[in-house]
Amino acid sequence: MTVFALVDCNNFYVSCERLFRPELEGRPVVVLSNNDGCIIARSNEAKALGIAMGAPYFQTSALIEREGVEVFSSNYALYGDLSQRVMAILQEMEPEVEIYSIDEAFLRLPKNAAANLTDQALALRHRIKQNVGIPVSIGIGATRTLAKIAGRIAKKNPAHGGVFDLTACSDRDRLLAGVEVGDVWGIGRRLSEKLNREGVFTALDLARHDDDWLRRRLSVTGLRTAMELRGIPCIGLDQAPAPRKSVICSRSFRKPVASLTDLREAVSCYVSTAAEKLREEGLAAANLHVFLRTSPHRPDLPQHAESLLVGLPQPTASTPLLIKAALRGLDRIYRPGYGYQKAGVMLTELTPGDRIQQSLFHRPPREDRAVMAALDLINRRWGRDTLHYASSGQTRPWQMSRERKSPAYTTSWQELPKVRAAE
DNA sequence: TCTGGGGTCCTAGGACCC
DNA sequence: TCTGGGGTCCTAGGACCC
Repeated sequence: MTVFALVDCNNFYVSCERLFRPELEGRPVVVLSNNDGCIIARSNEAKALGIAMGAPYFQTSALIEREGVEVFSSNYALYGDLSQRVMAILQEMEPEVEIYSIDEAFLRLPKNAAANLTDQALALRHRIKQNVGIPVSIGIGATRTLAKIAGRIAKKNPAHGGVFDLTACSDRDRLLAGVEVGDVWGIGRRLSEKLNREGVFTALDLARHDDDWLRRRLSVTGLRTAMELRGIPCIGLDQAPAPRKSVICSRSFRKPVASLTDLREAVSCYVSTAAEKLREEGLAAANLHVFLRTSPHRPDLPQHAESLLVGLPQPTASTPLLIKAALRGLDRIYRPGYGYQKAGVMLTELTPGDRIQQSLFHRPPREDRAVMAALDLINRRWGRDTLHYASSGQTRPWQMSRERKSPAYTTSWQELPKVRAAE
């Protein structure tokens, strides 16, 4: 028999920042989203001050100032690198690992009479803390959904030492009765409102509803969730994730952008990033969607949001071909007289780049793979954007702000932390 | 008055996750 | 003044096929 474990890095982005600023231990810290827009990670001390997840920074800045909360712009180079180090330890210690997100992984563990899963998890936790320095919580359950709940319990109650094993628990129903239905993995805000209206308030209420009702109201995904709560695994471990189906690159602008020239620069930039990711994974895209929108938070201003699908004559991962397609699309959806807040591109219909279906009717566009390979090599070696297409612009006044970003301590020679011995 | 059955594909919209 | 980004899955409805 096997069980699932969820390994979850505590307040991950904050923990990453603290690793190189240990004096921030015990102090309130938050990390902001791109463009310094929202709060997306909070230390326990910041949570205790009542700072909400996803709260707009500008609405919270008075409180943050008053309480002396330390603020960081997001630094994905740092978080990505530390994430890889945590995941590497898991993969080294455990045979069955699914990396679920930047700060979470599921494991499958054999459960037999001899195994003390709690001790095993505590050892894993200790090793991660020692070798990388990131604190994690580990929840163990018969299904992934139950492991998630166990992980919450491990995190919320320090008495457990960061590990909670729900399979060793005799009163599972009592625990499930203490979990709000909206805190169940797979039940979001909309569904929990709907369920509350139907008299379903806890994880236990959901688990006990009959299958027909669940299927009708919540579709198969909701039924699966309920079954998982009953201890019947419906979601396995996915160690080799399916190839991706899309690549998106979009950003909010520093301030509203009205000019087509600026939008064309921004879209060229986003296409370059997306195309690079495509090549990194050996893929090519047959479709490109380009979109732009004004700020939905400003209904007092004129609104315009539109997206357009541009089909490519044949799948490609060539930056210039994709830029051309995107700008053609952008020119069609752009309307003057609006202050746009965001634009982006999405690449879909992805196929392996070395097996491209040719078109019977179009001459294949000239596509210089060697140039793309050289471009990627140079940008990997000397930093992204060292070499870029002129259509992406030079000064980029629209580029997002990240005013409080910490150094890329672990991924840039120029930004290595400096250590001085006391005299 | 009475208008079939079975299937596929595509898209938009809604929901979720981190 | 200032509100993130990237991804997946499911369903309903329309268009089309024979």
